[in-house]
Amino acid sequence: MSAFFKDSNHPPDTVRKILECAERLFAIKGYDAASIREITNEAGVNLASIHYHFGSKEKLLEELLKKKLDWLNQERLYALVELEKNSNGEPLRPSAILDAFFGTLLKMIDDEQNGGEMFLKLLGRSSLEPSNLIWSVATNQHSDVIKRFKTALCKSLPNVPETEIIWRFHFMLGATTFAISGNGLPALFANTNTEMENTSTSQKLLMKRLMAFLLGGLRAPLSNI
Amino acid sequence: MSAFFKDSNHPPDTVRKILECAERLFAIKGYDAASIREITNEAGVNLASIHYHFGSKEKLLEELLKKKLDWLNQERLYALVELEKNSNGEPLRPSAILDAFFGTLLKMIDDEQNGGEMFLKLLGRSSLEPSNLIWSVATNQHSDVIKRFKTALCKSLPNVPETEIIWRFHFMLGATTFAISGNGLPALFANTNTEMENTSTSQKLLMKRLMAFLLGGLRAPLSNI
DNA sequence: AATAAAATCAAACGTTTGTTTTAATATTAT
DNA sequence: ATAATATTAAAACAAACGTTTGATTTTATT
Repeated sequence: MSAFFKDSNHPPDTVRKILECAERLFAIKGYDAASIREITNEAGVNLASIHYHFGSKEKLLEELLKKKLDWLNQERLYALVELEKNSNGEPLRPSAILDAFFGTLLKMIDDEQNGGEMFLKLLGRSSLEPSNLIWSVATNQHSDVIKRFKTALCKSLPNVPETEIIWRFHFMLGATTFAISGNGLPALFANTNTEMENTSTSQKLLMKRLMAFLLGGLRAPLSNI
Repeated sequence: MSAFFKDSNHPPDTVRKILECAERLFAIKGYDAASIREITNEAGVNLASIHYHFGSKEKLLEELLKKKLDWLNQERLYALVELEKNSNGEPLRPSAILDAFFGTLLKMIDDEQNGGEMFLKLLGRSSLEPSNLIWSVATNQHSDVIKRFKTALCKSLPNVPETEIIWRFHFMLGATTFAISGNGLPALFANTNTEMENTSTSQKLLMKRLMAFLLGGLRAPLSNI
């Protein structure tokens, strides 16, 4: 249309718009309930463009997750490597490891431009969905990152058996998922004098609260089995 | 058919079979992906019977959740009241309160006859689903039970602000949900020497592990905000 | 400017979905 | 025995779904 962009090598706008809207609608309505008609309508692109660019609806979700998870786990790994650089081989503090793993995740909330909050909601929802797409992506593409964090935690807590650490890792993932996309909070705040904080103004607060909780759970005394 | 049951006042078998299969299929495949044709086929009943007895697919899910949540929260309340009876007005130990709330839930895994494990999976899945049916049921029908546990926790931890307790309650719900229906565990156990325990043989283990974690998180030192 | 490749479009495809209807049969209660 | 309730089979419903097609437009290459 306009001659100004004639010679600019613009990236395919359609793909970007599809990814943005799909992320938001998958997060809000769930994978099944978000139809490709709704996605393409909101994106202002043709119905067939999803299949043209991604092959199928499921491939779209997969590419969406893979792209963001790649970025996230790269950030996580970078944070961990930075910690280990400055530690002279000493075991890291558990709180530092949790910060590198879960803090890096939570920071994405602020990345509004990249739809950070929507991605976190989508991540949480997908974690419990049957297709188990997230974990297959995580296992296939990011097992090394997870393994490095596992190893770091084991070194950091030499008195805790590896099996126990894995389980607590799992529990921490659950708590974090709810912290991000939990809908249960209003039910808990009902019948309470204290008001629920505005989520947009309390991200730092949420981070502190969650970190304290995770650390307490991770370092809890072992039950005498 | 058989004359043996002619005079026995059996409850409508159809309803029971529908509820059983719906619970299992909703838990395994998710609400959207489990069609009423599949449900009625597996139950061996007529396609129209769901609408005859429940009115709609969504009403079926609602009734399913309400029925089990009613039972669960009644058990929880009973456990809490028993604790308070034997406490002479003293604040309860946090671990006892957690046991009444989360332990009562986890015990349902063993209730194979009532499809306990399937219900827990369904509960977990529904907690993060957009329709938010669970929380509307919880808020409308069981807000008093939640409030009593909240109050008990506040009395038990007088140094912790109520808002903080609510958030930690929320985190504990997340950890428990993942403990029940988390699919992320295999990804965590990958690349590990230690084997993943058989879930059916380790329910007691899971309970101890989760309780230790929850208690550690709940009693974690407050971050200096 | 001509040609080839890539992207976008409107339209339709075949399925599946939840739901309703019909009518006949079986079961239970009055 | 009569009436009300449950269950069945079969069919059809409109709506929504993911997907495919073939023509058309846009972009890139020669």
